[in-house]
Parts: sequence; structure tokens; C-alpha cells
Amino acid sequence: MARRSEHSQEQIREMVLSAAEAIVIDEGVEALTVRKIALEIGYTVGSIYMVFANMQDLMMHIKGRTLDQLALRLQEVPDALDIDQRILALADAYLGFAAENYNRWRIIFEPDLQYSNELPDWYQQKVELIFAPIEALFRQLAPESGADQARLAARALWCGVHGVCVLSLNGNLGRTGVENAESTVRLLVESFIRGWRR
Amino acid sequence: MARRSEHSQEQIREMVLSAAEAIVIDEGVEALTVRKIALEIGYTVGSIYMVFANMQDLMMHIKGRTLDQLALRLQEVPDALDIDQRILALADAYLGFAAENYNRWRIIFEPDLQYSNELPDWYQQKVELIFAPIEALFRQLAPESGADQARLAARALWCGVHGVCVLSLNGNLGRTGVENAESTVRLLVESFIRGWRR
DNA sequence: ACCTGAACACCGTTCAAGT
DNA sequence: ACCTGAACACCGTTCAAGT
Repeated sequence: MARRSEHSQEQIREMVLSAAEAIVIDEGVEALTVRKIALEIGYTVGSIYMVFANMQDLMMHIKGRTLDQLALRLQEVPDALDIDQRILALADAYLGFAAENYNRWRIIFEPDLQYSNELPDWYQQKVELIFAPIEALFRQLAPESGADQARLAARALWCGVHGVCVLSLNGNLGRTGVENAESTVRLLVESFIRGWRR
Repeated sequence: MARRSEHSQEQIREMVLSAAEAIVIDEGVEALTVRKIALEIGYTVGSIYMVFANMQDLMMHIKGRTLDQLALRLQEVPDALDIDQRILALADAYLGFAAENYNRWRIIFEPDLQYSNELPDWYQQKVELIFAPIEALFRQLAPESGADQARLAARALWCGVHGVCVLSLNGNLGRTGVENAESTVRLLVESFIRGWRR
């Protein structure tokens, strides 16, 4: 192979990352192997270890990109509605992203064996960005409750929405389909908000 | 090896299953291999394929057993309380089981590639048994709403509780710890019920 | 009929060797 | 310095051969 010096390390890193992403999207994590990535980008297996420490490290960066896209999607939710409707719209957007990007979305929540004790800082920050918009809305929803209560409520509801997505989409408790998931999300969000603000 | 005919097929099946279970509990699914099971029970790898079709099949039965134990745990929740309290107690029991049996609980919800289209009947039934008690309570909670509405509400809330468990326990969004998970579950359940019954 | 264990087609990771 | 590719220590699964 006469690939030597055709690309910078930075370029190779990007090639590896996007090739890996494509495989995950099309075939699922289970289909992702170093050898397949190497074949795809025209380098050999060894070269992948020049730009990523190992497969776990690579996975972490794939997840990071997915979080970025998810954050963007949540930011697209229009401003104009009242607060209740915005929370519901955010939940719908979350479900929509999960459904449309199922193969990359689901790996975000697989327990990470390598970094289980402490996730990298840059990754933690991306996670915060997902929770931020919903927390902000809860603060607006009941300013007199205080930021702590708002944070707790946002967290509880968002975990709940996530649960609906997981169980609706992975088909492990009898497949329900997305339409059904939407109405489940709606019921959870509306009831929770009504009950929370008393 | 002079193991020939020392055990019935049924016995070997049971030996494989419980050896596999022990490995999953102690070391996690990632550590489960045919070779390790074989070593543990004193047979060779080939013999595992006499009693299970493959690893996925074996996994399915490990999951089935976990669902059985979870169902038992939920049945232990005392009767005497009022309905709100019983729903909360069920949610707490669910969280408690998940926390105490994390390694076997988490694999229940991993997408199953082999059976993704249609889960085996015996497995579906076990899943129904998990949802049954909570649905029954929701029917009692608002008999005038009808069985469909109760089913939907039970499903929405239970998915939500599940979401709190997943995100609290797998540490993928900044580890929170179980005490915190308990108060999150409480907030979700109480707010939802209050909001649902108006 | 029951069970073995070598063989097959894979993995992720490393590192001496080539340019 | 960059990159190769063979080697290592693993996988799950199969199946001819032994008892």
C-alpha cells in the first residue's frame, strides 16, 4: 500500500470516525470492527490505533457526535409556544431523534466499562447540554419553587421520557411503534407537569 | 473426560444455566463465554450446544429467570396500604431490584438481534407479569376512566420509572447514586398520579 | 446416543519490520 | 515518522470421530 503520508493524522482520524459512524448507522454497533473500518478507509488495522487508543475510545467519540446532533435537534424546537407546550415539544423532539437515529442513539446509554468510574470531562459537558433546555423551562414554569426543585423535576421527567423511548423503541416488551410512543410521552409529560405544579 | 452419561440432558441444561447466571451476576455479560461455562461445569464447549441452540438462546433463558425473580419481588409489596402508596412501593421495589441485581437486570433491555421481530411467547408472558400489578392498581385508582386509559397510564408511568432506573444506575449521565434515584422515582410517581387523576 | 475437541472463521490489540 | 501486516490471545459455532 502506498498510502504513506497521503493524509495527515487529523485527516485519518476524521476518516476513521466517519467510517465508523456510517457502519454503526447502517448495521448497528454489533457490526463495527477495526478490520471493517480499515478496509473502508484503505488503511490497515494498525493505523486506527495511531489515532484512537482503542475501540472504546473511538466509541466514546462516536457517542459524543451523536450527543452534539441531539443537542442541535433540541435547540431547533421553536420558542414561540407557552412553557408546557415547549416541554412537550422537547420531549417529542427527543423521541423523534431517538427513533430516526436509533442505532447511534441507543449506544449512548450502554454502560461503559472502561470509563465507568469517571466519564471524560468533554463528554460530561455534552450530556449537560442535553439536560440544560428542559431544566431552564422548569425554572420558568414555577420560579417560586427554586432552582433545586426545578432541576429535580426536569431530571425526573426527562428520565421518564427517556424510559418511554427505550422501551418503545427496543421492542423488548412487545413492540409498540412510534405513534404509540408519542401518545405515551404526551400522557407522561402532561400528567407530570399538571401534578408537579399542583 | 469420563463425564459421559453422568448427568441427564435436563441436568446439564440446568448446570449450564446456573453457571452462566453466576458469571453474569459476578462479572457482567461481557465476561460470559461458552468456554468459561464449559470449564465451570466440567464439560466441553460442544455440550453446551446440545442443550441450548446458541448463546442468544441461553441469554434469553437467563433473562427469563430474571423476569421471574423480578415478578416475585413485585408480588412481595404489601397489600395494606392505599393505592397511591402501593404504586410508589412497586416503583421502589422495581428500583431496588434493579440496583441489587444490576448485572442481570440490565441485559433484559438490551436489544435482542436474533428475536428482534418476534419475542418467544413464553418470554412475552413473563413481561406481561411485570406490568400486570401496576395496571391493576391504575384500574382501581380511577375506575371511571376505563381499562384502556388505566393501561396507558400504567404503561407511561412504568416506562418512566424504568427510565429513572436506567439513567441513575448505568452512570452514563454522571453517576447519581441510588438514594437520589429513590427521590427521583418518588417525585415522578407522585406528580404523575396527582396530575393524571386531575 | 452422548460427548469430545480440533477446526473454522472470526474478534481486538500489539509491535517488529519495512519505507 | 508513518504505516504495515503478521502474530497473539482470544471469540462462537460446527461436526467428524470416538466411546
